[in-house]
Amino acid sequence: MNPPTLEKRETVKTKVKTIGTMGAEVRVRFAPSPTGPLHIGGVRTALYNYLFAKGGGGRFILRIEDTDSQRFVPGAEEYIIEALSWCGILPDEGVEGGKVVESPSSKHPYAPYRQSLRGDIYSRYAQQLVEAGSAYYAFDSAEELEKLRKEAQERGEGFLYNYQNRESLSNSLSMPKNEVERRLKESRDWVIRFKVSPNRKVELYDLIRGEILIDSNTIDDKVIWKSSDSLPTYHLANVVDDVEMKITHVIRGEEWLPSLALHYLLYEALGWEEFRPQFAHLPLLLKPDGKGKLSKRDGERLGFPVFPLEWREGDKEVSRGFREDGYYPEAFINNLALLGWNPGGENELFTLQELVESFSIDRIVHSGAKFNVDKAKWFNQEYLRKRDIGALALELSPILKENGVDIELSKVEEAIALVGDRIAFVDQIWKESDYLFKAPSQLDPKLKSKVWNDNSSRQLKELSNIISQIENFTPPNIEEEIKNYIKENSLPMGQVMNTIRLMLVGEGKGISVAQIIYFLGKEESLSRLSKSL
RNA sequence: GGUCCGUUCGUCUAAUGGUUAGGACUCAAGAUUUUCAUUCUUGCAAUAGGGGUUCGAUUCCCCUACGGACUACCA
Repeated sequence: MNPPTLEKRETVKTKVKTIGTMGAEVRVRFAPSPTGPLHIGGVRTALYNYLFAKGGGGRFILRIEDTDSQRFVPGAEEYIIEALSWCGILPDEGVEGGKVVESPSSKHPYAPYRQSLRGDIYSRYAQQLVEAGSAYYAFDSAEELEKLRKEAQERGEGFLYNYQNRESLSNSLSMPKNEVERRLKESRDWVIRFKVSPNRKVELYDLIRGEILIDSNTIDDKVIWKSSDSLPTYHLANVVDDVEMKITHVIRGEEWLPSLALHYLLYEALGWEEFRPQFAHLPLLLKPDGKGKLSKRDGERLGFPVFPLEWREGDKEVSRGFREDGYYPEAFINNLALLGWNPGGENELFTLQELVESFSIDRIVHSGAKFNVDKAKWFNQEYLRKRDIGALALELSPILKENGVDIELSKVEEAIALVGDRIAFVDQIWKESDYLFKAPSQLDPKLKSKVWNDNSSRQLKELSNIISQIENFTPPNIEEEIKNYIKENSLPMGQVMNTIRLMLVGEGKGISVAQIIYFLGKEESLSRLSKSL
């Protein structure tokens, strides 16, 4: 069971492909913990798992890792499912009708997919490990351990519960049998620790990073099962479920890399080396400015969402979501996919299907990526431009309603066509086209002082006359008539045009004057022009 | 402190021993324009440092620096 010796990424790719075509179906899982909303790093992990599975004709499984009863947050599980669904990342297994599946069926053969419902399975294996001498009962109190950690820290060392001190701590290795039995019966305060054997060089293999060699003396005897809630910790639950659920590839965040050696040892102790999946540890998503990994607080601090959907904690705390901020899921996913992976060409725009087709683990980047909100906006702009005008009109309707505009859809579509390439988000359409639906309530004083003079009133009156008499009322004609007037009277073009704009728009923005007049129609245009008089 | 992972423009990245080190976002300038935008063109901008190996290193090796993760009866 030695890890393969592979130097080049090229070779790794071949290996991954081979496994996919050797008959064994690719099965990957995304295994979040329902302790709060999924953040974009988690979404990216789910996405990469999904892309890898779909690219190899495999299955993508959602498993809920709720073995920490203390940190469970109501609503988090539903949030995770809804967020993935918004992104178009639909699990093949583990969730049905928006709910995590709790009993086995042909489609969901390894149910339940919620770990808190699988307690018996883990305790059986935990027991097995103890009986085999690979694990032991430990009774040390939190206070005792805390004290030891503190002391170690004061000496400038780290505390490890391992071969060096396990004989002198309170556990089944150091106590007489009857004392152990008494304690097991009397309290719910004990745990099972994995017994790491000393002086071993554990050879790990990561699909992204290659070979890693770990000295077993640096690993500590992790708690794998706790009697307080009769549930395992991540390490055991993970290994057991990945094997039970026939997972072939574990694609997870880099924060797990330090415990990979422990996991290898666990597979070994359970006699499961041949079922051990392949591992790929993803680089982390980092804060856009300073240092460290992206966190919930960064979104608030920097003014952009870090969650796919809005999240409410009680009634007070609200965290923004990309969906609520007006991002399209396609744009969001596209952006995320390229944060830590890229297919090598110069194209940056990919549909989910195209991502599936081009994704490969060997092109995952090795270093962490800082999230950049400008780029995220750019992606959204690209997707908005590709969007059908009819769809945009529907998306804009609620905003129009909010602003008291009641107008037929065809007119809305016409307006969107005029301003469509100026915006990145639907709500910007309103900001860029409000003057097409509503007369300005006030005139920008800055523009006014720049363009308004003693002749302006007279000019507007004369222009109103001209406009009212245009028979072939089209933008080019309107423009020509206005320009003729300016020419005949030898007036400065910019000044006159901007005076008209001032009256129509109220400020120095917007599409061409002729286009505006055409869109508004004679009556409304003339009404706006006459307001100054 | 210890263990592990990483390091190419400000940011995301391409180039896996031979390129004027490429693209995208941002920014700047110019062109277009009646305004604001858009669009187009151009520009600014990087191989962390030091040693090797080699005819030749962004690329392979070592050291240093820096960054990150982990170091819970959390995942």
